[in-house]
Amino acid sequence: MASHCIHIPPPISSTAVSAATTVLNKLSVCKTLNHIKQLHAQILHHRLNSFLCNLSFSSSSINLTYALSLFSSIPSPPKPTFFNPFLRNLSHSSEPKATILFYKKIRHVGGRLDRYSFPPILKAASKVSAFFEGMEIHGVAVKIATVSDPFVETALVDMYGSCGRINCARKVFDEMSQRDVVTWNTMIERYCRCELVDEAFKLFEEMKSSNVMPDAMILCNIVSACNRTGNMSYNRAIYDFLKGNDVRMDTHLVTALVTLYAGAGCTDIAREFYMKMSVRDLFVSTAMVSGLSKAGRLDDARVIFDQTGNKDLVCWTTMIKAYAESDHPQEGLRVFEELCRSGIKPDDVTMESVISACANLSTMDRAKWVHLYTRSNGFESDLLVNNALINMYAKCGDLDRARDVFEKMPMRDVVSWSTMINAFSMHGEASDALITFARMKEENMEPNEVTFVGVLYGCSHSGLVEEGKKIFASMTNEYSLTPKLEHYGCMVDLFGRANRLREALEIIESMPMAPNVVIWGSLMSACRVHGELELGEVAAKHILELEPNHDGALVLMSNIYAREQRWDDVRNIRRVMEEKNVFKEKGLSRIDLNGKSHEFLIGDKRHKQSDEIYAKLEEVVSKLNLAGYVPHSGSVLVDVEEEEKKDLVLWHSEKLALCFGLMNEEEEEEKGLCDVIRIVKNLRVCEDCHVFFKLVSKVYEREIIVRDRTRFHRYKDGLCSCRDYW
DNA sequence: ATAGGGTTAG
Repeated sequence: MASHCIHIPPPISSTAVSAATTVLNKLSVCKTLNHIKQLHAQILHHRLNSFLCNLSFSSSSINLTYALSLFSSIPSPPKPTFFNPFLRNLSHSSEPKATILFYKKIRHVGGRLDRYSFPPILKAASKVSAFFEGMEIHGVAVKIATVSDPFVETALVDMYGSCGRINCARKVFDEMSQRDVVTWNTMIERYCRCELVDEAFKLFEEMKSSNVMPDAMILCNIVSACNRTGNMSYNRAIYDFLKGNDVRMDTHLVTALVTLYAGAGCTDIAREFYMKMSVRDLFVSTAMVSGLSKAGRLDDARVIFDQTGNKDLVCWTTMIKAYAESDHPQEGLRVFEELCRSGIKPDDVTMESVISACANLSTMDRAKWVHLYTRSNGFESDLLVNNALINMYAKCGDLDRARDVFEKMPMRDVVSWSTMINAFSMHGEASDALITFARMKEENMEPNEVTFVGVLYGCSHSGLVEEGKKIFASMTNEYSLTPKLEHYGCMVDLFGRANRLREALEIIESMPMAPNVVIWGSLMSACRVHGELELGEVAAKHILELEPNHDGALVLMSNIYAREQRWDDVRNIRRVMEEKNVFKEKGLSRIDLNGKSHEFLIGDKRHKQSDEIYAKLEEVVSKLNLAGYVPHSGSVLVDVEEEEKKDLVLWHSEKLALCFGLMNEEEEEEKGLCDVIRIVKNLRVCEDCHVFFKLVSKVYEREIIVRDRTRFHRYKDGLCSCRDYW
């Protein structure tokens, strides 16, 4: 409205002009100076009034200065009816703080405020969280005796709540003589905003008892608070309430409900609410897509997505993210291509999901492609994008590129640091992880819970027990963070891997929360590695109590027995697994060559170069035998003949992938493409393959990077980056 | 003749 450089007074309304004309006509009959002064005051009043009326939405600082000077020039301060609408407009403007300035000016010139003045002033104080000014205004309101007004009191509740003084808010609320739906909502909303969902729900119940009917907005506040905090304890009650009462729903409430129930896995209830909307709102549809994806119903989500017309960027990104985070990164990239064709420009959140898809795909070709894309589309300094790139390169096994992105970032946040630390940890570079952690401290970047997971993970995977213990203790001592389940998990892992099983068990026993399947799994895995059969069984039994069909527990139990050659027990477990239809996930290894992926299962003969691959395997084995390699059959679970076992071990999928990689090395070398051999495996690398890969890296002078289920192994000159500790 | 809640999807 107003120019930034030259101030043009706003147009005077026609009523104000005629009023001013009337006043001016009176000028000729003025006899005394006092008469003229009075007249002047009236003119100013009219000028101010028309000015304030026209100022509706404009509140530039120049206008405010002008309004304030007009105010000062009026001998007798104007009545509240003059400035109350202006206060309201100011409080709704982008400069709510100006309302308080204006309020101070009114007080300064001795202007009278009434009960209509306070709600806007308090709203402004609420918006800028001005606690001390809010208290002062409260005091003035008491003096002017307007506090028993429900409008003023509701505004006070809102103001105190917004300033984080929830108890002050509650005090005003409790002392109110009458409360309507807006009052209840204000208090409930304030509880929700500070994540006190239990308090909010208590009030919701109280409200019903006092015969005030909750409306859609109140429910929406509670439901979205449940969504934000992950509090599922009211899901049932909310559903029952909506079934038993006729609440007029709007798209806001339905969106929140769909998010709540689909996110909790109750997709039928989510669909029920979704179907209630006759008009398909983009928010509701997107919530449905997101919720179904989170509940693992990706195909259902896709159906909704395809049915949604006029999709916006958020909707597209939701679908891409869903695929990226599940096992379908390829499909995510296809949706991204479709998005690009639709002419909508992706933003940083979209790119974050696309990069995450590439990370899960783990092919360097794709990784380089998406990096190039972000660079040529103006994302080179973007925080979100760069953080995602660090993670992607780390997951693709290229720690150097991950580090390069990190070092070149113009700004880093706690996520950048945590991601980089975690990248080092994944690659077994615990010393780099610790150096980075120390550097973070030097640069005054405050670590969070996620940072500590990364650091502790690094310690546990490199056997730095004492260091890990110190860092774990520093969480509470130095950083006043409360260790969560994941941190205890890292500690169990740390002690377990280091064969300090008693201490691992002590951690579990001292945890303030119930250990979950992952914690027991970590202990059990350590027991298997260190041959602690008895404790392993204890851990496995705990797991099977929590998840009777837990394949990992059954497999690890059979592993424990296999190691002890207790084949009867192995067969028993196998039988249970077959009965319950639980099967161990099959080992699958992938290698990329010239932009094509090649996958191998154990003993796989499906590849068209299969014969060459097995011939290469024989050649490699004979060369390794000269270097002292003896197949280690302990990694085989079932009771088979010794000779057969050796074959099974030799046919592990990663060995086939490796031979395929070696076979094609000459061809690649000619083209100058000779790079490290990169293999991605879905399970952990077995002991035999680990020795095998180390020797190949030496005998064939090749660097090999294997990503397994939990970490990276970088084989070079006969050694592995994990230092045989994994 | 002026006043109080304003949320929902990546």
